[in-house]
Amino acid sequence: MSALISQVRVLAAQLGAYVGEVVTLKGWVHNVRHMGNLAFLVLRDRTGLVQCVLEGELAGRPIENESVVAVSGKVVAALKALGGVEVQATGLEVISAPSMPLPFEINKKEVKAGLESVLDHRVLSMRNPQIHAVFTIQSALAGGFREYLSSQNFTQIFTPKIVATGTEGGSNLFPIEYFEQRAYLAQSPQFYKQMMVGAGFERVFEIAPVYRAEEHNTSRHLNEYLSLDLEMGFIQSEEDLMDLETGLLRHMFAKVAAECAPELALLGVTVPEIAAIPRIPVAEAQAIIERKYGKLSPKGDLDPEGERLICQYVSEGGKPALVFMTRYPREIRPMYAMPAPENPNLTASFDLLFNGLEITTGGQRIHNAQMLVESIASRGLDPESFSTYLEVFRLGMPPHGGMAIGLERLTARLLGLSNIREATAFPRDRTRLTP
RNA sequence: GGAGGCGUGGUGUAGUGGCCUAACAUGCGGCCCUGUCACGGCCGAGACCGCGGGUUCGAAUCCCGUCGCCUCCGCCA
Repeated sequence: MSALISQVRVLAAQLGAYVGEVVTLKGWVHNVRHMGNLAFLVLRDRTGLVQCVLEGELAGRPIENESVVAVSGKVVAALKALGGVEVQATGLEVISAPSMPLPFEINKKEVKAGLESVLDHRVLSMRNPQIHAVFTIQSALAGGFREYLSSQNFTQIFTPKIVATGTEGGSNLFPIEYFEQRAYLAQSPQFYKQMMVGAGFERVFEIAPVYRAEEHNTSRHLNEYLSLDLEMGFIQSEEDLMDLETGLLRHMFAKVAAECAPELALLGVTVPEIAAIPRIPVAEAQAIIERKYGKLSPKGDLDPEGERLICQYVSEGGKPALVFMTRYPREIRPMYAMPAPENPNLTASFDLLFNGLEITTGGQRIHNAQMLVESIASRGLDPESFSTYLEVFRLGMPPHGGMAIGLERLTARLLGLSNIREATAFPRDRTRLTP
């Protein structure tokens, strides 16, 4: 084939270091502006956009948008071009041209297509720099999670997604055929991360998908989502977990701010700096919501409007809001939730709300085997069916607790996306199984 | 699972009983253009208005059904 393809590739963002040199760029054709015997081709690679100047015969060549091309030429400083440099093309090769019409334009600042089209043609829509930025930032968030927890001596674990039973009841499980047995997709790594704590790792985390068979159809639910899970042994109380999450989110946000400045600028987002996150017992939050906004809440909990209102309450002048809700009643928390020391009807658990949406549930867990058996039984469940889980508590288990952060929800709230699907590369919802 | 809303060229919208032989923007095709960067100019193709039925002299527009999508609620991360 051509000489162009074999040449060493230089990326768009590196061009500043090559002024005066001849380089080869490879990427997608973002846009071409024809001016007769002169044309400007904007090439896009994973690092960004760069303008290539085509003259004479090259300018006359038909080139479709989104073709994969190699362009070689001399790098010149050009104050008028984006990035301050452009490439004076001397060679152009189309490596792969699209063989179908593009369903919508992605070379505009904003993609003007409905969510359904955007998701139907995900490979195309994610090429748009603004949409692309969402996933670059999401990657940094996950990276920050791993980085911070590793710095705190957490071990990354990997637990099965095909399981025999659910963690908190069976109604929202996806059943699957496992040879001659009935199995389910894991709705949470809850039992396994506790078992890994008990296996002597003390501090563990996992980044993995979880599956919920809920037939909900909302802008904040997925049937498969990424759970940022952690579990920590030898805690004093759930306060240790909220302290940990505060430091964790501070690090994750700082990493995004430091590493994703161009992406944030593209989305017009400023990452909030996290100082202290207020901790409000649910009952108190309900009272505040009633007093300040005249709204009643469901028993022992907040509804979505209440979550938005309490965030509004703690937000100073419309700034991004983070708030822990604590002391949830026992009857609305799972059987493994540790009762609050001062009131056995409440739990040592918490949720974290971010800009009006629940992004974390966590808490201290029951570590005493007998207490756990009683808790299971008190909910009308059969302790026998939890025997493999219960074994870890019979072999010596430290006080412990943990939490789970919904990655897509965190991403969506941070970036102000209105639908969680926008923060999901290939979402699985009530009806969508493809792409 | 429940409630509400929407469905018009490839895409995004306007049109809410006759002026619709369906408009605008963008994209697409052709021609012109050597400094554009939302490039510009001229020309052209492209939708029987989701689907089925009904009301009416007349339906994109009103009614019923159906399918799809969106939003909200329950529930959750």
